[in-house]
Amino acid sequence: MPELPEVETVVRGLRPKLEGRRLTSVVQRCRALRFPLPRDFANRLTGRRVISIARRAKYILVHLEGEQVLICHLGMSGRMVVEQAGKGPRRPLEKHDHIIFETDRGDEIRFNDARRFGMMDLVAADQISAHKLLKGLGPEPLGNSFNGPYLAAALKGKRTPIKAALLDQKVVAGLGNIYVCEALYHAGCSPRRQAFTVQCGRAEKLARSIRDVLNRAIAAGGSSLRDYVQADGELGYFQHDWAVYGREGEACPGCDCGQTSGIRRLVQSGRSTFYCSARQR
DNA sequence: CATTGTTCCTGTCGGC
DNA sequence: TGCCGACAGGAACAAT
Repeated sequence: MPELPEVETVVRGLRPKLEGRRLTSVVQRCRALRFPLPRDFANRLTGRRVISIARRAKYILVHLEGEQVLICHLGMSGRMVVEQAGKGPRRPLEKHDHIIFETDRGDEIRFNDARRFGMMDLVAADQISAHKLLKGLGPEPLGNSFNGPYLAAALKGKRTPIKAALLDQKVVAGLGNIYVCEALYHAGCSPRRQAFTVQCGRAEKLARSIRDVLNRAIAAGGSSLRDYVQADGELGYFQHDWAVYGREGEACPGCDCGQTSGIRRLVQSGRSTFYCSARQR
């Protein structure tokens, strides 16, 4: 499912297709995604030029002329499928192609989301920071303000496992289940450890692991998991670099504990956690 | 207030 | 082969 690196990959893929382009047609084919789409959604987008595309946490922010911003979240099965102009006949629309954008270059971008956990909203630019979905978000893990001291302060007093704390978008914005598992593994930090005990050196190491794993995933073009497709139709490759996620029963790649324990799975607040008990303390 | 549990949705997969 | 239940998961919301 799209976490920060996948969303970043989608944003980078969409930029050359959308930035500077006018939306000549927008078609809405369902009433609601995760939430009902705003009234007049397609009409309010049609004819507008795209100024720029940015990412905040797992949200895609499409800045449009007229001081409007299209906020998109891919949920867990959302994809942006590009049908390029001049590449022969377009494929027929699929069942879960919910929103269809067409540009003045003739490209078509289809938002497809089988599970409809995705969401879209259209708001005035000056309301972005106050938007319900965005206002509570913590810092960007790849931004300047995210570091060991920040993380230690954010975790101080948190009586919850570190796994759950890192999934909390108020602590740090953009991590999901996969990259939390991976970052904890690389930091040698047990997913069960109480968050408030991650201080000083541990927090430093964890912050660095989070940044490293995200940067590596972005460099690999995001991870592909079943229904995730990169914006340009190519698949990301980072899933091959997962150390622990989805690898229950396999040997731990980073230490020689493989024979005795290997990678285990446990369920924390309803989510699978993959970890190596020998390496993560 | 802090934290945990539930819910939304549908495709996929394992077991019988 | 076909059916059925379990599972996947982001984030809002409800419950504790």
